[in-house]
Amino acid sequence: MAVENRMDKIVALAKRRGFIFQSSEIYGGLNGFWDYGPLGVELKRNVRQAWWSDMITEHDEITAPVGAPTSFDMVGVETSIIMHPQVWKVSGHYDLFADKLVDCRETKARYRFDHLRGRWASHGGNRIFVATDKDAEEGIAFVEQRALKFFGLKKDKLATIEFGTGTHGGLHFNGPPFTAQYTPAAAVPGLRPITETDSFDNVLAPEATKPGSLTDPRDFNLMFQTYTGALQSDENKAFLRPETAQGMFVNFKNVCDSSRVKVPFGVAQIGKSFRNEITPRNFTFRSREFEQMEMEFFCHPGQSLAWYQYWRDRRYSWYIKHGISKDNLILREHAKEELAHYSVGTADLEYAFPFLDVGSYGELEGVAHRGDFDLRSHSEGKLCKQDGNLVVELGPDGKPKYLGSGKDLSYFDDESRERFIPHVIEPAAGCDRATLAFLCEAFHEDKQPDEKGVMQERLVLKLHPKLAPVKVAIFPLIKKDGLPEKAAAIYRAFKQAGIAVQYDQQGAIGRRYRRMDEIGTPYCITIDGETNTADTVTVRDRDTLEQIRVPVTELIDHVQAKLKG
RNA sequence: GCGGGUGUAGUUCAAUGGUAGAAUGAAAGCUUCCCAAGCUUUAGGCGAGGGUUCGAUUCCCUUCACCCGCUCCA
Repeated sequence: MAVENRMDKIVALAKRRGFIFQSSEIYGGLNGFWDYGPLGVELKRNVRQAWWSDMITEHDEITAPVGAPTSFDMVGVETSIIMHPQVWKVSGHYDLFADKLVDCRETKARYRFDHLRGRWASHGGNRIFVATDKDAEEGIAFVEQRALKFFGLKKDKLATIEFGTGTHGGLHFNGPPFTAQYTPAAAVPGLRPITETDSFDNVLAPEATKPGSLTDPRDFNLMFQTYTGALQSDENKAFLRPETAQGMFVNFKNVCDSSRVKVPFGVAQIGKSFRNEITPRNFTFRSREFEQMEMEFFCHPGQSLAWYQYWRDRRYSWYIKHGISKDNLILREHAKEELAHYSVGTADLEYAFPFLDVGSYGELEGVAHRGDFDLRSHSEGKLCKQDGNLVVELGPDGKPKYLGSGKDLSYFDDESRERFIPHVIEPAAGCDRATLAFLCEAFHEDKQPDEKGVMQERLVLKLHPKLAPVKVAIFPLIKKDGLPEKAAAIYRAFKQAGIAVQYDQQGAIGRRYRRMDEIGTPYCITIDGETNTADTVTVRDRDTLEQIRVPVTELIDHVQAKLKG
């Protein structure tokens, strides 16, 4: 059976030509990890480079770019992958990523273990524990309704069901609680933690029709753990960062104090992050080790909405500028319910990856308005929302659950004589996802005539010249008449000019063109008989197949101009 | 994590309880003045582990990986 699927073809090409390999492939691979091969590493470096120069190198801090409220400063950092564990407690990742979860085999629902409670119910010799993840009154009503349904009774027969009450009603299992080793759910009047069951065999999960569908509670810590120092104890437990953003937040003061930036300004970083994803899937799209390109933009709260809109639109344009078709990229504003608790607005930039259904999109980048959540958290401690305001989250003892640094992370504006905590706009892009999107977008199959005029299938990567791993290929048309020597000299000249170039004299010329098409090389230069007489070469365009003659003396300037586009 | 499917050369595919084939790609040579041409030569494979068997790539079990669906994706 031939490969029909477009994504499979892209994966095969990526492997065949050395873009992307499975990690540790000779040992059978490792789920969620990928390696970039000789061409892939160049492609990805070019993606990074395109982002970094757009953000930092080519940024003009004197002039306001089109669409921007004002001019602004931009700087970069590179922060460590392992940070102080308190960073993750305060940021919320520790709590969010460390839950014990229970899966329902029947309904496929997943519950936070410490949210599951319920009551024992008995009728006609049948005894089950009816579980719910709802609170108090709502939970009790839910449990009663579920029990009626399970026993096949009408509403007026509720009294015929015997419910467990209090701590240890007659219905309660008296042996050691099955799940004693786990933190029980918080006590709720009238409902018992699920820990007080003998086993999950007689637990009726919410929405399930039969008891015993729940799995054992399992750790779902999405942060990779390690230890600092040789001693593996809880005190020196550390985490691989699940995002690069915190590196910018905790260095906010350092950057302010050392680099003369003034609000508004952005701090950018490219680096690896790690998430122990439950289901890595879809080639490199969801990996456990991945690279982020993130920028934290600090601005005055009063201007934050304008900056949010500016960055959202600018980041959209970046993808378009580098070859993503408008048909395949959407900018999706999150609905209010979807927003993280601290966010005023978030937009996703999503790409129509070939592995998704038509009309579905996968996230390339999130542009989030984060308010002052991050700087305040790292100053005051972990925050939570209460009556619409962010307040320090308290633990059971009434003290702050996780302490912040206590450092003042506010900003003093010398011009307006105003002190404030800047608001943050965060465009957070996935470098591997962008690389994959560019690869998918570039992938084309077309028909081109061979030397006999017969149409042949051609695979071509129509990569933007800036992203193409190889910019130019040099071919002597034949292996004699001094053509290889002339070609080698031109090859060396391109090397010296710092242009990624390849030399190939192997096989028929058509084959060499196709080889370059497959890896996305935009220009092929062929040295032929006329080079000897007129000192000109042909430059062949990957997309149009057109050839023009260019004098050797003007060759590098000609190509450089074309690469700039 | 659940259910289903698939693992044979770099890639795409065959066949087989008894020495694994092809196409294409790769390398070398000859030829060749512009889009996968021709000829010659070479290298290269049964995902891993265990079991059944005289003998396993083939049958069974486990495991790993990939694909599809669900779930998840702060």
